[in-house]
Formats: sequence, structure tokens, C-alpha cells
Amino acid sequence: MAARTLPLLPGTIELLILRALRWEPTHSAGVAEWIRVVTGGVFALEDGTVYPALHRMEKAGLIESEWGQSDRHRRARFYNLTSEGRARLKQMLDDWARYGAAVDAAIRHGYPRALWAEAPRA
Amino acid sequence: MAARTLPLLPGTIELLILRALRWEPTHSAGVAEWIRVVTGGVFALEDGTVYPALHRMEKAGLIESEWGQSDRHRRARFYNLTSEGRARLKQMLDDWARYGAAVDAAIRHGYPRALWAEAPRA
DNA sequence: TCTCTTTCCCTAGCGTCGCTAGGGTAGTAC
DNA sequence: GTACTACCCTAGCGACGCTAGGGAAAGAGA
Repeated sequence: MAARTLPLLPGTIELLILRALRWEPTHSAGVAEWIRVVTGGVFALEDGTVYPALHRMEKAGLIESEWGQSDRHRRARFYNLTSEGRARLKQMLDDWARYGAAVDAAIRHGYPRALWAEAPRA
Repeated sequence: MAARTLPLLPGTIELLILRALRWEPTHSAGVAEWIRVVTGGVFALEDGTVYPALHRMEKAGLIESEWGQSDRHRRARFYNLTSEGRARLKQMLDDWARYGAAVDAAIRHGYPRALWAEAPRA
């Protein structure tokens, strides 16, 4: 577990989508609805945001899809996690934890520069 | 404090930089170093990442700068928070808290869709 | 004095990604 | 059969972080 650095967090959507699909195959509107509900409305994604993300992720092999029928008897494309997607989810959860911890550490840091800087090199 | 939705977090850099400048005017390399140290190396930003961010933020009035001398006797541009920058920092801290809470809520959510979905509308 | 290294400054260009805006089709309701 | 809803999709844009370059100034050592 090396002290790998992290890029500056694009792709929270990916994490949320992977998480939304963890339980059962779901179509786009269902994913968006799940995200909206469980985040208390903090994230409210439009169609046009979710679809490209889903397509990107399918292309990347993280999810797969097939046509089915929605609750309301409409044609709908249901997405499901692949094993690669599950691995990715695991990694993203880990990254998120480290990311959040790092930002929190910076936020809570209480000392001015003079006190954290190392002594001048020899 | 309405249940405003949040965009999907670009600009963690901005938060980190504002936080780095909270204590005293610091030049670019100092900011990058502070971020690297307090995040335990999780974020290691290059010059080319920090400068555009600083310029953007100065243009936006969040920080201001003047030439000075670094610890190592080099010409260096020291950045400082403006009052607008402090207000922005406050807001970003709040946003970050809500953002993190929302993502955490989604991550910890333990129920499949069938159990969170509302009953079908009348 | 001359060269090398370090420190700090800066920009161009690229790829990714979320978002807005728009449009299409199939099923249901009236 | 007309309106409405649910679900699908894409184009194009702007923002942003990143890579990859390069340049000037101060000190160190020969």
C-alpha cells in the first residue's frame, strides 16, 4: 500500500453509479433517482449527465447492459456491474477514503507555514 | 440554508490553496510544499498545476500578490487572501462538508433499490 | 570569471468530464 | 388519435488539471 498520489477527483459520478448498481441491474433513470434520494438531493443529475457516463463506463468494461422493461412498462436499458466494475468500485472506495482524509487533514491543519516546514537542509 | 445541489467537485485545488494561504502570504512553491506535507504526500502538485490556479484565483479576486524574497533569497511572488477569498474559503469548507457527507451517505447506503424507492404514485 | 545547479516563474496545448440544450421513440391515458 | 410521460441519445461547450516545455535570477564551485 504505497503512498500513491491522487489526481484531483474527477469522476465522483463513476463512484456513485457503481454504487447504485451494486444491488441489482438498474436503468439510467433509476440510477439518477437512487443518487438523488440517497444523497438527500445534494446530487441531482440530469439525463444528459448520466448517459454519457454510463456509455463511457460500459465502453471501459465496468458495466454491461441489456434491454428490458421498466416498472412503468417502458423499454429500458438495464445496467449491471461486471467483475471489473466491482474491482473498480473497491478501488474507488479506497481512493475516496484517502482523498477525503487528505482534504480533511489540510482543512484541519492549524499551523502556519513556519511551524510545519522542515528545518533548512544542511 | 436551502438543500442546494452541488456540482460534482472540480476545484479541490482552490480549496487547498485558500487554506494554504490562510496564515501568511506564501509563494507558489511554498503553497505546493504545504499541500504536499499536510496531506501526507497524497496530493503532490506540479508547478504547472499551481500557477494557472493561482492566476485564475487572482483574476477572480480571491487572492492578491506582490513580489518579495523567498527564504532562499530568490525573487518570488507572494500570494495573500483577500476578504473575498476568505468568504470563498468559508463557503468551500461548507460545500466540502456537504459534498463529503453526501458521497459517504451513498457509499454507506445498504439497501437495494426496491427498499428505498417510494411507493408507486397514486 | 565562467559554468553549473537550484529555485522560482510562466505558458501552450491536450484530454477528460460534467453540463446544457436539444431531439427522438414507444407506451399509456384521456 | 392526440397529449403526455418515461426513457433513450448526442453535439458541443467550458472548465480544469495535467504534461511538457522554456526562461530568468541567485548562489556555488572551479
